[in-house]
Amino acid sequence: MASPKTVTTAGRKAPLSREVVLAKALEIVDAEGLDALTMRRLGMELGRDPMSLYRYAENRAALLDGVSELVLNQLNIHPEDPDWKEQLRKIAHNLRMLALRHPNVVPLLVTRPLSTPLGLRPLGTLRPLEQILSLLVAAGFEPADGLHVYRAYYGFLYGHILNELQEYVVDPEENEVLLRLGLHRLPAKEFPKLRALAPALAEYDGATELDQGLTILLSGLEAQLSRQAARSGR
Amino acid sequence: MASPKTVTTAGRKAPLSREVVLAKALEIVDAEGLDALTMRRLGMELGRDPMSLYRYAENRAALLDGVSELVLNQLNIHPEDPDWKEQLRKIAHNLRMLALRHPNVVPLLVTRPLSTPLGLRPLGTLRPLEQILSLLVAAGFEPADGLHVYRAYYGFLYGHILNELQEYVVDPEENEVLLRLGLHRLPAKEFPKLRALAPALAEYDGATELDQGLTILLSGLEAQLSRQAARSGR
DNA sequence: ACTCCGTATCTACGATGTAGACTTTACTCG
DNA sequence: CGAGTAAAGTCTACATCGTAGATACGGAGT
Repeated sequence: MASPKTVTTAGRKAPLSREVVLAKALEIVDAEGLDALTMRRLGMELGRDPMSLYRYAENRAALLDGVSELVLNQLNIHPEDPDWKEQLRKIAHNLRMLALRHPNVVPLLVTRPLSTPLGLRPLGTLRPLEQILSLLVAAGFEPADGLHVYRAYYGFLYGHILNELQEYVVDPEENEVLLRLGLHRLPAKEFPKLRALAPALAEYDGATELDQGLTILLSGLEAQLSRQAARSGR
Repeated sequence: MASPKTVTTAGRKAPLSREVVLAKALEIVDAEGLDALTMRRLGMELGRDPMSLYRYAENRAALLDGVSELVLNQLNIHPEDPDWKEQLRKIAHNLRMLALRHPNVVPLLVTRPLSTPLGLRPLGTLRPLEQILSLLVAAGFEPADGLHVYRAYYGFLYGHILNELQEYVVDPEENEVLLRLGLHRLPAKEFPKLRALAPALAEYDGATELDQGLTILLSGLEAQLSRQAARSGR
């Protein structure tokens, strides 16, 4: 397992690998946003010619997919958890935390699949779907019902994350709420309600908001499905 | 109202305006996607120098914001509807239809707000928020509660739309389900559940799925809030 | 007739993704 | 030990993009 590659004197030319490349890419995106991640920049950061990157990602789009994958791989799911609702809750909070830790990656997570058909996506991004299906089937759902639950759940979860990130703050230093959110720019006659809500907007507690939504949704789904199951046989 | 500008012989130099520019931009995006919308292309399409566009949008980002706005303006909301749940349902279906009609714009709707603080967004994109808040307050909610309802509702709605668009089909001509979704590429051992669900995935009925989710969410929200109201006085 | 100003155009620059030819490196086999 | 090979890395070059800045145009007001 010890790689005798790092020979040339003092790690002068450490060997580079897909993992290293993607990790550095994520680092750049986290620090400076998606636009900062150019091939030239990434090459420089790694001390290599930009063109060398094409050994590890077919093109820039593939590189971005790799970054998505890298983040989603940090989400771990336990498909054997007997308490499916609790497991879904944990997954939701974990994903939320991931999103908060890598906000600049979220547009990728949300946007890339829109231009890539299901079957052609990076496997890492499909794994959560497969695992959640497993979880639900193990919990006794018909596969097709599991799919419906998954959709409602994952849709809500992504929606929440987008919502929460969207409300993020302009200038945390500013202590006048209206200003902190930039709301002072809005014409007061057209947006009375929004402006009045400045304080409420400022103290958004994403975790509990997510949790309450999940409670509603999950128990609702459970009820709906047991009703269906009772009606159609068994 | 009759503009005497269209003088030079036969509409040779029709006057150009923000509306015309944005409409053509949307047309390009709808037909060929976001990447096809370059300043040069849009200029060409309008028979004008690309640089003239900068009179009507400060830069490309602002142009994209304009396109978002143009689409969202087509969503009309009736804040005085006495039946708030029914109104929210209508809005949801309208937005869904808009998204299906302009799928290439959806990434904009979802992504641009992430990099623009609330107060600095194009007013057109904030109007739905204001109007839905109005609707909820008119229906008897405390403003702060209305905000919570809005968040859960809009989050779910956006999530659903993303979900639905993501599942769209590779090649509708192909009549083998596995192939139509590109699922044949997935390793069978790692993704058994997903592959088995190919038929179910293929006959996704977005409208009813959205509707069922809304039913659950809205009645859940209503229940939760009336409980809260009862507890905290009156 | 002359100025002025909103509008449109022209030219030019720096940055980006990436194709294609070339060079370097590390390792294998006779 | 030396020739050969395949992979990894580099160099050069190009088309395309957003847009800054200078310039031209054309009708309204004096």
